[in-house]
Amino acid sequence: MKLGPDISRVAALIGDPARANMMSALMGGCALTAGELAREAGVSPQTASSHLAKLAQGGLVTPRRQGRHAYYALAGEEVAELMESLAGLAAGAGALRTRPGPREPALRAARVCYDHLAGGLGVAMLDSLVGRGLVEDRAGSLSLSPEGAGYFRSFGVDPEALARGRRPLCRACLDWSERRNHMGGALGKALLQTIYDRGWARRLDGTRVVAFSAPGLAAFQQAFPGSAG
Amino acid sequence: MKLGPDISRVAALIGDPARANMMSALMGGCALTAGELAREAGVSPQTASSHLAKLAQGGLVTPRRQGRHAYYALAGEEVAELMESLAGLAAGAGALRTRPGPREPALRAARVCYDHLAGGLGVAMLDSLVGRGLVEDRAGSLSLSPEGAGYFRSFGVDPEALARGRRPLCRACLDWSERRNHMGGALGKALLQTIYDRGWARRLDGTRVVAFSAPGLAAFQQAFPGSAG
DNA sequence: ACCACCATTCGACGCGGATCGAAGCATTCG
DNA sequence: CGAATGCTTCGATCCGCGTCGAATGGTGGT
Repeated sequence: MKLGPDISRVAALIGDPARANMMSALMGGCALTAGELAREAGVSPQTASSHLAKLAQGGLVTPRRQGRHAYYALAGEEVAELMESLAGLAAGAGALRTRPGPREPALRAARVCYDHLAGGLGVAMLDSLVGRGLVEDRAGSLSLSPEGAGYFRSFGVDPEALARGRRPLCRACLDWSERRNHMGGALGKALLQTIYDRGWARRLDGTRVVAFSAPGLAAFQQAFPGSAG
Repeated sequence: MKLGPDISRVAALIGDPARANMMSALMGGCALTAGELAREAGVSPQTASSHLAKLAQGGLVTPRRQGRHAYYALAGEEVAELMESLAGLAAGAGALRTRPGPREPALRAARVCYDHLAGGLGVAMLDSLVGRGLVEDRAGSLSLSPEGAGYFRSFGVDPEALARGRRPLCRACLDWSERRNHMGGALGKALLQTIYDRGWARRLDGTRVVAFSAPGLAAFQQAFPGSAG
């Protein structure tokens, strides 16, 4: 099979542990400097620079110079989805880290997946929306129900405006820790933003952990009641 | 970011050219023997055996012994989707093969993507279905419309029966040659099967090319008329 | 029972690439 | 203008792993 695009180039880019760690760090959604990524990956700045150049040339990250800093971010949502798919397959293959870190439980509970909510609370939110008929899950492909449009508007999100964008409104994203779907897409991003705006939760600096306050968690569970609530 | 599953292991598996070629060959959907995969990848049988053992241990392929042959197949649909995502990113990054082979045009026109139709005719089919309101494309997430259920039943496919399965009914799959969506999932598989059954097209041995006969192509274009038809 | 064929294991070779030290450039601040 | 900081380039080193030759195990055919 010498036809088609060269898959192995892209895969080999993510195949190096240092580069994979950088990409995972960028899954937080915001751009990071080359130095930060070097520390994140546990390599020297020179090595990191070499890696980042390759990732940029491969179209996986986009560089942006700002003064004497070089910021790098994921090239797009497709790259983030690819990373999440890889994580799902890796988790399924039992390739979990041998030594789960101390923040692992918090990460499983609620984390950010590029720009939307993932982890236990992420799938619980989607479960609640589907259970109440606000989002339709037709065998894995998500769509907004007519009732859902009104609900989200009252929640402070305008689905019509989001749907006008070029980005898919809602998209099923396989959660590597829960092995079930959570919601991505423009709507998923807007919902996480609302959670931040209302002060229910905040990002822990330097991690992908989304930390809910006690009243924030209560409000979340009331807003998205489910079988577990 | 030392948390979460080890992404790099899985990516590194596909990162080797020989292994990537084997995986691409398996994207044809049917299981192949170790020897066939060795020829496909252009390596010796010993090397192929080593690669296949690693792929199997990584959960990307599943081995099956039959007599003195060892058959290997993709481990599941998720693996196939991951491969297609990689191909899409690779094509976007301009990582197309330097020397497009002689069968490349045929492959771009119509090929099999794991078990459903891809290529120019694949996206044309989805375009036609969406244009006639039989399938709804809500910003990238596909779902069957009420009218579509009746249509497919008259076409010889039972959507209700398919929906009872565990597999998603229809799923948008980014086409690497067209850079647009075609339809996968259980419905996509059933439609391709129908195309085979009606004698409109057949698989070329040893390739992913779906070759339409002249009358078959005419029937296809009549069944799925679009803006181009 | 013997041979043919296919797949796998073992061992050795060699290449590619990840890594870091040192130097070079650009930018910002005093 | 000089010093400090952050990123990148160059050169050298070294480890990992892909590769194949030879040998072993297992199955099917004669």
